[in-house]
Amino acid sequence: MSKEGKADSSVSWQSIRDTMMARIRAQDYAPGELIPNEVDLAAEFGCARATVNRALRDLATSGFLDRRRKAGTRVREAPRRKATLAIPLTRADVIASGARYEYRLLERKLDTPPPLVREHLKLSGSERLLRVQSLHLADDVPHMFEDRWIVLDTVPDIEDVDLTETSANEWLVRQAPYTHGTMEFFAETAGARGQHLVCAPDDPVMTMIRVTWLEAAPITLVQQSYSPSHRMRLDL
Amino acid sequence: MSKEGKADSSVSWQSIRDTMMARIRAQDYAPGELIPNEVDLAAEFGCARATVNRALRDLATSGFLDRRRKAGTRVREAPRRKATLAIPLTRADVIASGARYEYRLLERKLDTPPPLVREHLKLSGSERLLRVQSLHLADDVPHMFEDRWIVLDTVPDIEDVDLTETSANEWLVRQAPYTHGTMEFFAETAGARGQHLVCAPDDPVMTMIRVTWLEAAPITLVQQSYSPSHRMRLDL
DNA sequence: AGGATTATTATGTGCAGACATATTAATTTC
DNA sequence: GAAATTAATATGTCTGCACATAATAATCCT
Repeated sequence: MSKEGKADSSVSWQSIRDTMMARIRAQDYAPGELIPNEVDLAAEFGCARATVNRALRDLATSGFLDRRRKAGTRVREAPRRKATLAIPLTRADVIASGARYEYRLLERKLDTPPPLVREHLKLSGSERLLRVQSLHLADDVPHMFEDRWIVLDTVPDIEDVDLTETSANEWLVRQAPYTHGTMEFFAETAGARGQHLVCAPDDPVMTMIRVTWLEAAPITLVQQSYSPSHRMRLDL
Repeated sequence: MSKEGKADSSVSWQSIRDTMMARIRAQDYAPGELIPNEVDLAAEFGCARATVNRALRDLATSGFLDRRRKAGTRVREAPRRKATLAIPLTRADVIASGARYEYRLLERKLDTPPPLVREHLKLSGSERLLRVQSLHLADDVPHMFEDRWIVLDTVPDIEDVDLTETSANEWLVRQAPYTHGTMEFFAETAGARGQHLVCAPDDPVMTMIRVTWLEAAPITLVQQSYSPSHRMRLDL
Protein backbone atom coordinates (compact mmCIF):
# COMPACT_ATOMS: atom_id res chain seq x y z
CA MET A 1 0.00 0.00 0.00
CA SER A 2 2.14 2.78 -1.24
CA LYS A 3 2.08 3.96 -4.85
CA GLU A 4 -1.56 4.09 -5.80
CA GLY A 5 -1.48 7.81 -6.27
CA LYS A 6 -1.56 8.27 -10.02
CA ALA A 7 -0.94 5.37 -12.34
CA ASP A 8 -3.73 3.32 -10.81
CA SER A 9 -6.25 6.09 -11.22
CA SER A 10 -6.19 5.68 -15.00
CA VAL A 11 -7.21 2.63 -16.95
CA SER A 12 -4.94 1.00 -19.49
CA TRP A 13 -6.12 0.33 -23.03
CA GLN A 14 -5.03 -3.29 -22.65
CA SER A 15 -7.32 -3.83 -19.68
CA ILE A 16 -10.22 -2.40 -21.66
CA ARG A 17 -9.37 -4.63 -24.60
CA ASP A 18 -9.30 -7.67 -22.33
CA THR A 19 -12.58 -6.77 -20.69
CA MET A 20 -14.28 -6.25 -24.04
CA MET A 21 -12.80 -9.47 -25.38
CA ALA A 22 -14.21 -11.34 -22.41
CA ARG A 23 -17.63 -9.82 -23.06
CA ILE A 24 -17.51 -10.86 -26.69
CA ARG A 25 -16.60 -14.41 -25.70
CA ALA A 26 -19.35 -14.53 -23.12
CA GLN A 27 -21.72 -13.16 -25.76
CA ASP A 28 -22.63 -10.24 -23.52
CA TYR A 29 -22.62 -8.51 -26.87
CA ALA A 30 -24.35 -10.77 -29.37
CA PRO A 31 -22.61 -11.57 -32.64
CA GLY A 32 -23.58 -9.06 -35.32
CA GLU A 33 -24.86 -6.58 -32.78
CA LEU A 34 -23.76 -3.04 -32.08
CA ILE A 35 -21.76 -2.40 -28.96
CA PRO A 36 -21.95 0.87 -27.04
CA ASN A 37 -20.20 3.79 -28.66
CA GLU A 38 -16.83 5.08 -27.56
CA VAL A 39 -18.17 7.96 -25.51
CA ASP A 40 -20.42 5.69 -23.47
CA LEU A 41 -17.71 3.11 -22.95
CA ALA A 42 -15.27 5.79 -21.89
CA ALA A 43 -17.80 6.92 -19.31
CA GLU A 44 -18.30 3.34 -18.13
CA PHE A 45 -14.59 2.65 -17.79
CA GLY A 46 -13.86 6.11 -16.45
CA CYS A 47 -11.24 7.01 -19.01
CA ALA A 48 -10.73 9.16 -22.07
CA ARG A 49 -12.31 8.26 -25.39
CA ALA A 50 -8.87 7.87 -26.96
CA THR A 51 -8.15 5.00 -24.62
CA VAL A 52 -11.32 3.16 -25.58
CA ASN A 53 -10.56 3.88 -29.21
CA ARG A 54 -7.17 2.25 -28.93
CA ALA A 55 -8.65 -0.87 -27.34
CA LEU A 56 -11.43 -1.25 -29.90
CA ARG A 57 -9.09 -0.56 -32.78
CA ASP A 58 -6.90 -3.37 -31.58
CA LEU A 59 -9.83 -5.79 -31.43
CA ALA A 60 -10.88 -4.70 -34.90
CA THR A 61 -7.48 -5.43 -36.42
CA SER A 62 -7.53 -8.79 -34.63
CA GLY A 63 -10.73 -9.56 -36.49
CA PHE A 64 -13.26 -9.58 -33.64
CA LEU A 65 -14.98 -6.29 -34.35
CA ASP A 66 -16.14 -4.40 -37.41
CA ARG A 67 -16.00 -0.63 -37.18
CA ARG A 68 -17.46 1.98 -39.46
CA ARG A 69 -17.87 5.66 -38.98
CA LYS A 70 -21.32 6.67 -37.94
CA ALA A 71 -22.48 3.07 -38.35
CA GLY A 72 -20.77 2.14 -35.10
CA THR A 73 -18.93 -0.94 -33.91
CA ARG A 74 -20.36 -4.43 -34.11
CA VAL A 75 -19.23 -7.90 -33.15
CA ARG A 76 -18.15 -10.00 -36.11
CA GLU A 77 -20.40 -12.98 -36.69
CA ALA A 78 -17.59 -15.17 -37.88
CA PRO A 79 -14.41 -13.73 -36.45
CA ARG A 80 -11.80 -14.02 -39.16
CA ARG A 81 -8.84 -14.90 -37.01
CA LYS A 82 -5.48 -14.83 -38.59
CA ALA A 83 -2.29 -16.62 -37.90
CA THR A 84 0.78 -14.68 -38.79
CA LEU A 85 3.13 -16.71 -40.90
CA ALA A 86 6.59 -15.25 -40.83
CA ILE A 87 8.48 -15.68 -44.04
CA PRO A 88 10.89 -18.56 -43.38
CA LEU A 89 14.46 -17.65 -42.57
CA THR A 90 15.71 -21.18 -42.75
CA ARG A 91 18.89 -20.67 -40.78
CA ALA A 92 17.09 -19.01 -37.90
CA ASP A 93 14.24 -21.53 -37.96
CA VAL A 94 16.53 -24.55 -37.87
CA ILE A 95 18.66 -23.09 -35.08
CA ALA A 96 15.54 -22.14 -33.13
CA SER A 97 14.43 -25.78 -33.30
CA GLY A 98 17.64 -26.70 -31.53
CA ALA A 99 19.36 -28.30 -34.51
CA ARG A 100 22.68 -27.56 -36.16
CA TYR A 101 22.28 -25.68 -39.41
CA GLU A 102 24.25 -26.29 -42.57
CA TYR A 103 23.94 -24.76 -46.00
CA ARG A 104 25.27 -26.22 -49.23
CA LEU A 105 25.39 -24.44 -52.55
CA LEU A 106 24.66 -27.04 -55.23
CA GLU A 107 24.70 -24.98 -58.37
CA ARG A 108 25.00 -21.37 -59.45
CA LYS A 109 24.85 -20.29 -63.08
CA LEU A 110 23.30 -17.91 -65.54
CA ASP A 111 20.41 -19.79 -67.05
CA THR A 112 17.35 -19.43 -69.23
CA PRO A 113 14.11 -19.80 -67.32
CA PRO A 114 11.35 -22.21 -68.32
CA PRO A 115 8.03 -20.69 -69.46
CA LEU A 116 6.39 -21.21 -66.05
CA VAL A 117 9.05 -19.15 -64.28
CA ARG A 118 8.95 -16.49 -66.98
CA GLU A 119 5.24 -16.21 -66.55
CA HIS A 120 5.40 -15.92 -62.76
CA LEU A 121 8.02 -13.18 -62.98
CA LYS A 122 6.33 -11.48 -65.94
CA LEU A 123 9.59 -11.42 -67.87
CA SER A 124 9.89 -9.84 -71.28
CA GLY A 125 12.72 -12.14 -72.34
CA SER A 126 15.66 -9.79 -72.40
CA GLU A 127 16.47 -10.10 -68.69
CA ARG A 128 19.53 -11.92 -67.38
CA LEU A 129 18.73 -14.50 -64.73
CA LEU A 130 20.86 -16.18 -62.11
CA ARG A 131 19.79 -19.67 -61.04
CA VAL A 132 20.85 -20.93 -57.63
CA GLN A 133 20.14 -24.39 -56.25
CA SER A 134 20.97 -25.17 -52.67
CA LEU A 135 20.34 -27.59 -49.86
CA HIS A 136 19.68 -26.69 -46.23
CA LEU A 137 20.37 -29.27 -43.53
CA ALA A 138 19.34 -29.65 -39.91
CA ASP A 139 21.64 -31.83 -37.81
CA ASP A 140 23.23 -33.19 -41.01
CA VAL A 141 19.86 -34.33 -42.32
CA PRO A 142 18.47 -32.71 -45.49
CA HIS A 143 15.74 -30.30 -44.48
CA MET A 144 14.87 -28.24 -47.54
CA PHE A 145 15.86 -28.07 -51.18
CA GLU A 146 15.78 -24.68 -52.85
CA ASP A 147 15.68 -23.78 -56.53
CA ARG A 148 15.89 -20.05 -57.10
CA TRP A 149 15.81 -17.63 -60.02
CA ILE A 150 17.13 -14.12 -59.48
CA VAL A 151 16.48 -11.25 -61.87
CA LEU A 152 19.87 -9.58 -62.25
CA ASP A 153 18.40 -6.48 -63.82
CA THR A 154 16.64 -5.78 -60.53
CA VAL A 155 19.43 -6.80 -58.11
CA PRO A 156 22.69 -6.61 -60.09
CA ASP A 157 24.85 -6.60 -56.94
CA ILE A 158 24.16 -10.24 -56.19
CA GLU A 159 26.17 -11.34 -59.19
CA ASP A 160 29.37 -10.57 -57.29
CA VAL A 161 28.33 -12.16 -54.00
CA ASP A 162 29.94 -15.40 -52.86
CA LEU A 163 26.95 -17.68 -52.39
CA THR A 164 28.92 -20.63 -51.06
CA GLU A 165 28.84 -19.21 -47.55
CA THR A 166 25.79 -16.95 -47.44
CA SER A 167 22.51 -18.23 -48.85
CA ALA A 168 20.87 -16.09 -51.49
CA ASN A 169 17.85 -15.68 -49.26
CA GLU A 170 19.85 -14.16 -46.43
CA TRP A 171 21.59 -11.76 -48.76
CA LEU A 172 18.36 -10.73 -50.43
CA VAL A 173 16.48 -10.23 -47.17
CA ARG A 174 19.17 -7.81 -46.02
CA GLN A 175 20.12 -6.11 -49.23
CA ALA A 176 17.06 -6.19 -51.47
CA PRO A 177 13.93 -5.30 -49.54
CA TYR A 178 10.80 -6.08 -51.50
CA THR A 179 7.60 -4.10 -51.63
CA HIS A 180 5.25 -7.04 -52.04
CA GLY A 181 5.04 -10.64 -53.07
CA THR A 182 3.06 -13.85 -53.11
CA MET A 183 3.45 -17.30 -51.60
CA GLU A 184 1.91 -20.56 -52.67
CA PHE A 185 1.93 -23.84 -50.77
CA PHE A 186 1.04 -27.21 -52.21
CA ALA A 187 1.86 -30.89 -52.03
CA GLU A 188 3.64 -32.72 -54.82
CA THR A 189 5.87 -35.73 -55.35
CA ALA A 190 9.54 -35.30 -54.65
CA GLY A 191 10.63 -36.38 -58.13
CA ALA A 192 14.29 -35.75 -58.87
CA ARG A 193 14.59 -33.75 -55.66
CA GLY A 194 14.27 -37.00 -53.73
CA GLN A 195 17.96 -37.43 -54.46
CA HIS A 196 18.80 -34.37 -52.36
CA LEU A 197 16.10 -34.80 -49.74
CA VAL A 198 16.94 -38.50 -49.31
CA CYS A 199 13.52 -39.85 -50.14
CA ALA A 200 11.82 -41.79 -52.92
CA PRO A 201 10.81 -39.90 -56.08
CA ASP A 202 7.14 -40.55 -55.39
CA ASP A 203 7.23 -39.47 -51.74
CA PRO A 204 4.99 -36.47 -51.03
CA VAL A 205 6.72 -33.22 -50.15
CA MET A 206 5.40 -29.78 -49.30
CA THR A 207 6.56 -27.11 -51.71
CA MET A 208 6.42 -23.35 -51.41
CA ILE A 209 6.82 -20.98 -54.31
CA ARG A 210 7.53 -17.39 -53.39
CA VAL A 211 7.81 -14.43 -55.75
CA THR A 212 8.91 -11.01 -54.57
CA TRP A 213 8.82 -7.63 -56.25
CA LEU A 214 10.35 -4.19 -55.91
CA GLU A 215 7.42 -2.15 -57.12
CA ALA A 216 6.92 -3.36 -60.70
CA ALA A 217 10.30 -5.07 -61.00
CA PRO A 218 10.53 -8.79 -60.21
CA ILE A 219 13.30 -9.70 -57.79
CA THR A 220 13.27 -13.43 -57.35
CA LEU A 221 11.23 -16.60 -57.62
CA VAL A 222 12.13 -19.35 -55.21
CA GLN A 223 10.75 -22.84 -54.96
CA GLN A 224 11.47 -24.55 -51.67
CA SER A 225 10.65 -28.21 -51.08
CA TYR A 226 10.73 -29.52 -47.55
CA SER A 227 11.74 -32.94 -46.37
CA PRO A 228 8.69 -35.28 -46.17
CA SER A 229 8.82 -35.35 -42.39
CA HIS A 230 8.59 -31.57 -42.11
CA ARG A 231 5.50 -29.90 -40.71
CA MET A 232 4.82 -26.23 -40.83
CA ARG A 233 3.50 -25.10 -37.48
CA LEU A 234 1.52 -21.98 -36.67
CA ASP A 235 -0.03 -20.58 -33.52
CA LEU A 236 -3.50 -19.13 -33.44
CA MET B 1 -7.69 26.36 -53.75
CA SER B 2 -10.29 26.38 -51.09
CA LYS B 3 -9.98 24.24 -47.98
CA GLU B 4 -6.34 24.35 -46.99
CA GLY B 5 -7.14 26.09 -43.78
CA LYS B 6 -6.86 23.33 -41.22
CA ALA B 7 -6.63 19.72 -42.30
CA ASP B 8 -3.61 20.34 -44.47
CA SER B 9 -1.73 22.04 -41.72
CA SER B 10 -1.38 18.77 -39.83
CA VAL B 11 0.51 15.72 -40.99
CA SER B 12 -1.01 12.26 -41.02
CA TRP B 13 0.65 9.35 -39.29
CA GLN B 14 0.31 7.34 -42.51
CA SER B 15 2.32 9.86 -44.48
CA ILE B 16 5.04 9.75 -41.86
CA ARG B 17 5.00 5.97 -41.93
CA ASP B 18 5.33 5.99 -45.72
CA THR B 19 8.17 8.50 -45.66
CA MET B 20 10.05 6.51 -43.04
CA MET B 21 9.42 3.28 -44.94
CA ALA B 22 10.88 4.84 -48.07
CA ARG B 23 13.94 5.92 -46.13
CA ILE B 24 14.43 2.44 -44.75
CA ARG B 25 14.18 0.97 -48.25
CA ALA B 26 16.60 3.52 -49.63
CA GLN B 27 18.89 2.70 -46.71
CA ASP B 28 18.94 6.35 -45.65
CA TYR B 29 18.92 4.73 -42.25
CA ALA B 30 21.34 1.81 -42.37
CA PRO B 31 20.17 -1.60 -41.16
CA GLY B 32 20.86 -2.05 -37.49
CA GLU B 33 21.33 1.65 -36.94
CA LEU B 34 19.45 4.02 -34.68
CA ILE B 35 17.04 6.43 -36.28
CA PRO B 36 16.33 9.89 -34.83
CA ASN B 37 14.19 9.92 -31.72
CA GLU B 38 10.52 10.81 -31.72
CA VAL B 39 11.01 14.37 -30.54
CA ASP B 40 13.45 15.15 -33.34
CA LEU B 41 11.29 13.49 -35.98
CA ALA B 42 8.25 15.37 -34.74
CA ALA B 43 10.19 18.60 -35.15
CA GLU B 44 11.29 17.56 -38.63
CA PHE B 45 7.79 16.65 -39.77
CA GLY B 46 6.22 19.54 -37.92
CA CYS B 47 3.76 17.47 -35.93
CA ALA B 48 3.13 16.19 -32.43
CA ARG B 49 5.23 13.40 -30.98
CA ALA B 50 2.16 11.20 -30.68
CA THR B 51 1.79 11.24 -34.43
CA VAL B 52 5.36 10.10 -34.99
CA ASN B 53 4.85 7.49 -32.28
CA ARG B 54 1.88 6.05 -34.10
CA ALA B 55 3.79 5.82 -37.37
CA LEU B 56 6.86 4.17 -35.84
CA ARG B 57 4.75 1.81 -33.77
CA ASP B 58 3.08 0.66 -36.96
CA LEU B 59 6.42 0.02 -38.67
CA ALA B 60 7.58 -1.87 -35.59
CA THR B 61 4.59 -4.22 -35.61
CA SER B 62 5.13 -4.73 -39.33
CA GLY B 63 8.60 -5.95 -38.49
CA PHE B 64 10.76 -3.21 -39.97
CA LEU B 65 11.84 -1.50 -36.77
CA ASP B 66 12.91 -2.57 -33.31
CA ARG B 67 11.97 -0.26 -30.49
CA ARG B 68 13.08 -0.26 -26.88
CA ARG B 69 12.62 2.34 -24.23
CA LYS B 70 15.64 4.50 -23.71
CA ALA B 71 17.60 2.36 -26.17
CA GLY B 72 15.80 4.01 -29.06
CA THR B 73 14.54 2.77 -32.41
CA ARG B 74 16.66 0.90 -34.90
CA VAL B 75 16.18 -0.59 -38.34
CA ARG B 76 15.87 -4.36 -38.33
CA GLU B 77 18.72 -6.07 -40.12
CA ALA B 78 16.56 -8.87 -41.42
CA PRO B 79 13.00 -7.58 -41.45
CA ARG B 80 10.78 -10.43 -40.33
CA ARG B 81 7.88 -9.86 -42.67
CA LYS B 82 4.75 -11.77 -42.00
CA ALA B 83 1.93 -12.95 -44.14
CA THR B 84 -1.39 -13.19 -42.39
CA LEU B 85 -3.04 -16.49 -42.95
CA ALA B 86 -6.73 -16.31 -42.21
CA ILE B 87 -8.18 -19.49 -40.83
CA PRO B 88 -9.96 -21.16 -43.77
CA LEU B 89 -13.72 -20.70 -43.89
CA THR B 90 -14.21 -23.12 -46.70
CA ARG B 91 -17.60 -21.92 -47.80
CA ALA B 92 -16.49 -18.30 -48.06
CA ASP B 93 -13.19 -19.24 -49.71
CA VAL B 94 -14.81 -21.36 -52.38
CA ILE B 95 -17.46 -18.76 -53.13
CA ALA B 96 -14.82 -16.03 -53.25
CA SER B 97 -12.98 -18.04 -55.89
CA GLY B 98 -16.11 -17.83 -58.01
CA ALA B 99 -17.14 -21.45 -57.67
CA ARG B 100 -20.36 -23.02 -56.44
CA TYR B 101 -20.02 -24.41 -52.94
CA GLU B 102 -21.48 -27.66 -51.73
CA TYR B 103 -21.13 -29.41 -48.41
CA ARG B 104 -21.81 -33.09 -47.76
CA LEU B 105 -21.97 -34.72 -44.37
CA LEU B 106 -20.45 -38.18 -44.72
CA GLU B 107 -20.58 -39.49 -41.18
CA ARG B 108 -21.49 -38.32 -37.71
CA LYS B 109 -21.22 -40.53 -34.67
CA LEU B 110 -19.96 -40.77 -31.13
CA ASP B 111 -16.60 -42.46 -31.41
CA THR B 112 -13.48 -43.37 -29.47
CA PRO B 113 -10.43 -41.40 -30.59
CA PRO B 114 -7.15 -43.04 -31.59
CA PRO B 115 -4.12 -42.38 -29.36
CA LEU B 116 -2.77 -39.67 -31.65
CA VAL B 117 -5.94 -37.62 -31.37
CA ARG B 118 -6.12 -38.18 -27.63
CA GLU B 119 -2.60 -36.93 -27.28
CA HIS B 120 -3.20 -33.81 -29.36
CA LEU B 121 -6.30 -32.92 -27.35
CA LYS B 122 -4.71 -33.93 -24.04
CA LEU B 123 -7.70 -36.09 -23.17
CA SER B 124 -7.98 -37.93 -19.89
CA GLY B 125 -10.15 -40.66 -21.36
CA SER B 126 -13.51 -39.94 -19.78
CA GLU B 127 -14.59 -37.36 -22.37
CA ARG B 128 -17.33 -38.02 -24.91
CA LEU B 129 -16.28 -37.25 -28.46
CA LEU B 130 -18.28 -36.58 -31.59
CA ARG B 131 -16.64 -37.53 -34.86
CA VAL B 132 -17.74 -35.77 -38.04
CA GLN B 133 -16.50 -36.53 -41.52
CA SER B 134 -17.49 -34.33 -44.41
CA LEU B 135 -16.67 -33.37 -47.95
CA HIS B 136 -16.59 -29.85 -49.35
CA LEU B 137 -16.98 -29.36 -53.09
CA ALA B 138 -16.30 -26.50 -55.48
CA ASP B 139 -18.30 -26.58 -58.70
CA ASP B 140 -19.23 -30.21 -58.02
CA VAL B 141 -15.57 -31.21 -57.77
CA PRO B 142 -14.26 -32.50 -54.42
CA HIS B 143 -12.21 -29.75 -52.85
CA MET B 144 -11.47 -30.79 -49.30
CA PHE B 145 -12.09 -33.78 -47.05
CA GLU B 146 -12.53 -33.14 -43.37
CA ASP B 147 -12.24 -35.49 -40.42
CA ARG B 148 -13.16 -33.83 -37.15
CA TRP B 149 -13.27 -34.74 -33.46
CA ILE B 150 -15.34 -32.56 -31.16
CA VAL B 151 -15.06 -32.65 -27.38
CA LEU B 152 -18.66 -32.68 -26.18
CA ASP B 153 -17.70 -31.84 -22.61
CA THR B 154 -16.49 -28.46 -23.87
CA VAL B 155 -19.21 -27.71 -26.44
CA PRO B 156 -22.24 -29.83 -25.44
CA ASP B 157 -24.64 -27.76 -27.55
CA ILE B 158 -23.31 -29.13 -30.82
CA GLU B 159 -24.73 -32.55 -30.09
CA ASP B 160 -28.20 -31.24 -30.96
CA VAL B 161 -27.19 -29.37 -34.10
CA ASP B 162 -28.20 -30.66 -37.51
CA LEU B 163 -24.87 -31.00 -39.28
CA THR B 164 -26.32 -32.07 -42.62
CA GLU B 165 -26.88 -28.43 -43.60
CA THR B 166 -24.40 -26.43 -41.57
CA SER B 167 -20.80 -27.60 -41.41
CA ALA B 168 -19.39 -28.13 -37.94
CA ASN B 169 -16.75 -25.51 -38.65
CA GLU B 170 -19.29 -22.80 -39.36
CA TRP B 171 -21.24 -23.61 -36.23
CA LEU B 172 -18.13 -23.67 -34.08
CA VAL B 173 -16.74 -20.44 -35.48
CA ARG B 174 -19.94 -18.66 -34.53
CA GLN B 175 -20.90 -20.42 -31.34
CA ALA B 176 -17.70 -21.61 -29.73
CA PRO B 177 -15.02 -18.94 -29.83
CA TYR B 178 -11.62 -20.30 -28.94
CA THR B 179 -8.90 -18.63 -26.95
CA HIS B 180 -5.96 -20.18 -28.77
CA GLY B 181 -4.93 -23.02 -30.99
CA THR B 182 -2.35 -24.49 -33.32
CA MET B 183 -2.19 -25.37 -36.99
CA GLU B 184 0.10 -27.78 -38.78
CA PHE B 185 0.56 -28.16 -42.52
CA PHE B 186 2.26 -31.05 -44.23
CA ALA B 187 2.20 -33.20 -47.34
CA GLU B 188 1.15 -36.84 -47.29
CA THR B 189 -0.34 -39.44 -49.57
CA ALA B 190 -4.09 -39.40 -50.02
CA GLY B 191 -4.57 -42.99 -48.89
CA ALA B 192 -8.18 -43.96 -48.33
CA ARG B 193 -9.22 -40.33 -48.71
CA GLY B 194 -8.43 -40.61 -52.41
CA GLN B 195 -11.84 -42.19 -52.69
CA HIS B 196 -13.51 -38.95 -51.63
CA LEU B 197 -11.06 -36.57 -53.28
CA VAL B 198 -11.17 -38.54 -56.53
CA CYS B 199 -7.49 -39.25 -56.76
CA ALA B 200 -5.15 -42.20 -56.44
CA PRO B 201 -4.23 -43.43 -52.93
CA ASP B 202 -0.61 -42.50 -53.49
CA ASP B 203 -1.29 -39.02 -54.84
CA PRO B 204 0.19 -36.27 -52.67
CA VAL B 205 -2.24 -34.04 -50.81
CA MET B 206 -1.75 -31.13 -48.46
CA THR B 207 -3.19 -31.73 -45.02
CA MET B 208 -3.85 -29.31 -42.21
CA ILE B 209 -4.41 -30.33 -38.62
CA ARG B 210 -5.94 -27.67 -36.40
CA VAL B 211 -6.57 -27.89 -32.68
CA THR B 212 -8.45 -25.20 -30.80
CA TRP B 213 -8.90 -24.56 -27.08
CA LEU B 214 -11.15 -22.64 -24.75
CA GLU B 215 -8.59 -21.80 -22.08
CA ALA B 216 -7.48 -25.23 -20.85
CA ALA B 217 -10.38 -27.15 -22.37
CA PRO B 218 -9.92 -28.72 -25.81
CA ILE B 219 -12.69 -27.90 -28.28
CA THR B 220 -11.93 -29.70 -31.49
CA LEU B 221 -9.28 -31.31 -33.62
CA VAL B 222 -9.83 -31.17 -37.34
CA GLN B 223 -7.82 -32.71 -40.12
CA GLN B 224 -8.49 -31.23 -43.53
CA SER B 225 -6.99 -32.72 -46.69
CA TYR B 226 -7.15 -30.70 -49.86
CA SER B 227 -7.55 -31.92 -53.39
CA PRO B 228 -4.13 -32.50 -55.02
CA SER B 229 -4.63 -29.59 -57.37
CA HIS B 230 -5.22 -27.14 -54.53
CA ARG B 231 -2.72 -24.43 -53.75
CA MET B 232 -2.80 -22.26 -50.69
CA ARG B 233 -2.08 -18.68 -51.67
CA LEU B 234 -0.86 -15.84 -49.47
CA ASP B 235 0.05 -12.24 -50.11
CA LEU B 236 3.12 -10.63 -48.65
C1' DA C 1 38.89 -0.54 -9.37
C1' DG C 2 34.52 -2.46 -8.40
C1' DG C 3 29.92 -2.32 -7.00
C1' DA C 4 25.88 0.07 -5.71
C1' DT C 5 23.18 4.21 -6.28
C1' DT C 6 21.39 7.97 -8.85
C1' DA C 7 20.49 10.70 -12.94
C1' DT C 8 19.17 10.77 -17.67
C1' DT C 9 16.76 9.59 -21.70
C1' DA C 10 13.62 7.45 -25.30
C1' DT C 11 9.62 5.19 -25.68
C1' DG C 12 4.80 3.98 -23.76
C1' DT C 13 0.61 5.61 -22.53
C1' DG C 14 -3.17 8.61 -20.56
C1' DC C 15 -6.14 13.02 -20.83
C1' DA C 16 -8.97 16.72 -22.68
C1' DG C 17 -10.24 19.10 -26.50
C1' DA C 18 -10.82 19.91 -31.36
C1' DC C 19 -11.79 19.07 -36.00
C1' DA C 20 -12.28 15.58 -40.04
C1' DT C 21 -14.83 12.17 -42.42
C1' DA C 22 -17.98 8.74 -43.63
C1' DT C 23 -22.59 7.36 -43.17
C1' DT C 24 -27.02 7.26 -41.92
C1' DA C 25 -31.31 9.64 -40.79
C1' DA C 26 -34.31 13.46 -41.34
C1' DT C 27 -36.06 17.04 -43.95
C1' DT C 28 -37.14 19.74 -47.72
C1' DT C 29 -38.18 20.44 -52.51
C1' DC C 30 -40.21 19.44 -56.86
C1' DG D 1 -43.74 10.01 -53.72
C1' DA D 2 -39.01 10.38 -55.37
C1' DA D 3 -34.90 13.00 -55.41
C1' DA D 4 -31.93 16.26 -53.44
C1' DT D 5 -30.37 18.68 -49.47
C1' DT D 6 -29.31 19.09 -44.72
C1' DA D 7 -28.60 17.53 -40.10
C1' DA D 8 -26.90 14.29 -36.87
C1' DT D 9 -23.67 10.89 -35.19
C1' DA D 10 -19.78 7.49 -34.43
C1' DT D 11 -15.36 6.75 -35.53
C1' DG D 12 -10.63 8.60 -37.08
C1' DT D 13 -6.94 11.33 -35.94
C1' DC D 14 -4.08 15.44 -34.43
C1' DT D 15 -2.40 18.53 -30.67
C1' DG D 16 -0.15 19.58 -26.35
C1' DC D 17 0.71 18.19 -22.14
C1' DA D 18 1.84 15.02 -18.29
C1' DC D 19 3.59 11.20 -16.08
C1' DA D 20 5.15 6.08 -16.27
C1' DT D 21 8.62 2.78 -17.33
C1' DA D 22 12.65 0.55 -18.89
C1' DA D 23 17.27 0.78 -19.86
C1' DT D 24 21.53 3.05 -20.15
C1' DA D 25 24.99 6.35 -18.50
C1' DA D 26 27.06 8.82 -14.82
C1' DT D 27 28.33 9.22 -10.17
C1' DC D 28 29.49 8.07 -5.67
C1' DC D 29 31.27 5.30 -2.04
C1' DT D 30 34.36 1.93 -0.12
